[in-house]
Amino acid sequence: MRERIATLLGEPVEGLWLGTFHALCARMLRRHADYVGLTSSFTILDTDDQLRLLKQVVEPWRVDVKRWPLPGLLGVIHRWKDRGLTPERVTSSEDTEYADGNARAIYAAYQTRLRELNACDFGDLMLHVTEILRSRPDVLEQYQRSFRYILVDEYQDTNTIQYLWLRLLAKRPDGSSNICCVGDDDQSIYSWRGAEVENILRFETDFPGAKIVRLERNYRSTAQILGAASGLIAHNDGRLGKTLRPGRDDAEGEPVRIVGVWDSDAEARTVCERIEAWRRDGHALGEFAILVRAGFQTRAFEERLVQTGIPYRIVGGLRFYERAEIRDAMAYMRVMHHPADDLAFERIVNTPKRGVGPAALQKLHAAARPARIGLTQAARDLIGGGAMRGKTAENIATLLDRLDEARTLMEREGHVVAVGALLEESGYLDMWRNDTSPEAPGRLENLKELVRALADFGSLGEFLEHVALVMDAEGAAEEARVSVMTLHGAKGLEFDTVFLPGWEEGVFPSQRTLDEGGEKGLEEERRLAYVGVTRARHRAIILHAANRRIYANWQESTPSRFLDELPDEYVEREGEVASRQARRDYSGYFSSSVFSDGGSTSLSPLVARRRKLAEALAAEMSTLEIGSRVFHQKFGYGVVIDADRGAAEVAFEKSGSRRVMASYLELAPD
DNA sequence: AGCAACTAAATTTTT
DNA sequence: TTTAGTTGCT
Repeated sequence: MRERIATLLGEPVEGLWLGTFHALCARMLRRHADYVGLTSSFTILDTDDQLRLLKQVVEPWRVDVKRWPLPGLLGVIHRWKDRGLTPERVTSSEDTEYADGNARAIYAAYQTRLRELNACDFGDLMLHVTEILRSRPDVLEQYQRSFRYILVDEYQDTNTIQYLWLRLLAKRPDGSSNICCVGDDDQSIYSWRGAEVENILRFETDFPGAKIVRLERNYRSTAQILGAASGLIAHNDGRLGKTLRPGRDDAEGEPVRIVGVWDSDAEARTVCERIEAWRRDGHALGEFAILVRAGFQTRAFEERLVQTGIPYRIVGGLRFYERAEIRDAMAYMRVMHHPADDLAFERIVNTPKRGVGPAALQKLHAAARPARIGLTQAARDLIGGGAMRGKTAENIATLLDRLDEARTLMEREGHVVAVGALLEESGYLDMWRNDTSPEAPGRLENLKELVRALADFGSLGEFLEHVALVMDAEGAAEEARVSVMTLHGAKGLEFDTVFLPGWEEGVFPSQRTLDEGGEKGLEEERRLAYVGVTRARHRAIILHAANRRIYANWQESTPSRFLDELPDEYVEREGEVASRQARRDYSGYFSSSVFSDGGSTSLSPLVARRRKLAEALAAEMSTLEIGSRVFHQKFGYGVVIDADRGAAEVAFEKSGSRRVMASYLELAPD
């Protein structure tokens, strides 16, 4: 973005603050952290850390987590934060049933713990800074003076706290303001994150004298695509309303295609076949995107793309920084950077195994809590004072030494070398080298990649900040690859040809949104559909499958209602007959019990019981012979050395001999 | 403390 | 189908 602006201006951009709300707030909060009881080196916790922390906090309330799952509670807290509510500001009428009405108290305790850890979650970045701007007129004035112009993109996606923050900064005491917001109410797709479309509607009253400019010309898409998208979105009530006109008078373009297929595999196959065909005609792969409603849908496409040998990139799928090995390595770096990062310390202290179990951790906590010191410090004290001894103490001491060494090394050799050394010397890399599972080599590769990425940053601190805010590892950007991503991820992007699979009731619109959000939810899904279709410059191909596998079993699915809402004149339908035909041809293919009652997913209890029995019998009868080659989910291939009724001694190729349950083994071909 | 076996639950969407 | 969390054995 910075580069694009520089190009447009014809000169380098200096001094401009450019970033997401969260990134800008992080920058501000580092400057003024002390006003809210933090230091400038505070850590930004990701969802995983937040949950682990909440789990600890919630302990005294003895919350029934079966009934009130913690992620839900975290959601409640986040929604309060999105609305600018600190624990004190949550009125009793705002309090929910959640956690037996203790949510507000737990929220307060959670905030206290965060402060003790010198940490923030995402919501805090906005919340703390807004609190500072509210309570410190001097700080506010300083920013008001330095930001003479403010420009906000995707304004329809701002939530209450972001709105408050903006208004504080944009509205000067003399009443003047200089703010420019760009947005489209039809593209509001983040209400679940607290976004308020009303912010757009209120804009004129909030900033009197602001000029409204309507952009109704779309320079991206063909007339046919715009016609289809407009017809679809017209089904929503309560829009600001606009008529999109094509910005180009070139060819009308092709109609939006709707393709019906048999199942999700056929869907992936069809998409890949068409991409291949276009590719042969000389189209670059970067022109294509596959946009799905939810992350799980990417899998079928990924498999097929790999098979076909089409280069692709999955944007925001299983994200790089969310993988276990990367998170472990990051935790090592965090402790190195900031020894008092207790959550990170907890993660690494027993990874690799150092004989530090729950009991030892308990001991550390017991020492750290009353003394108000970090776990690392507590460990030093306990070991130094002889209160902790034996193998466990020795191992922890070694770990602490390695961390110290890494810090010294960083001074001399820089952060890249230091981190590499820490991962090596702590035994973390060896842990994966000794791992016999098939994923281990890939994980080592990822770790290498991570250390390589470190070099792009000036310091360890910069790197950690970057990762905390954008959980994605951006690979080489504009390569010739097909993009696979969620509809949410595609907002603001455009492609020549867009594939929109999975337009089926329950998938898109998503059942969950419908259940939770009712009519409002449906409208948001429809806006998401609108966003999807309008990502296309020339061609949009929508697909729907007649059958989809959900968890274990196949489920018949109905074409999405959105398909009927697309105006006929801009749409061409194909394959619906084919899929009906296929259904007849295959009707005996799946066990009849699944489909017999018109698409219900559950097997009848009788059938289920019979199936269980059959499985049990099969297990009993399959006597494993000594010498037969077997496969185990976890240990891989091996040969049976000894066997009795339920269990067998197996010599595994990679992990030696073990005694395992026979039912976990399957016969492998020699 | 560590591992294997069992169980229950799960798929939105993201800064 | 897969995985996270719990139990029970060594």
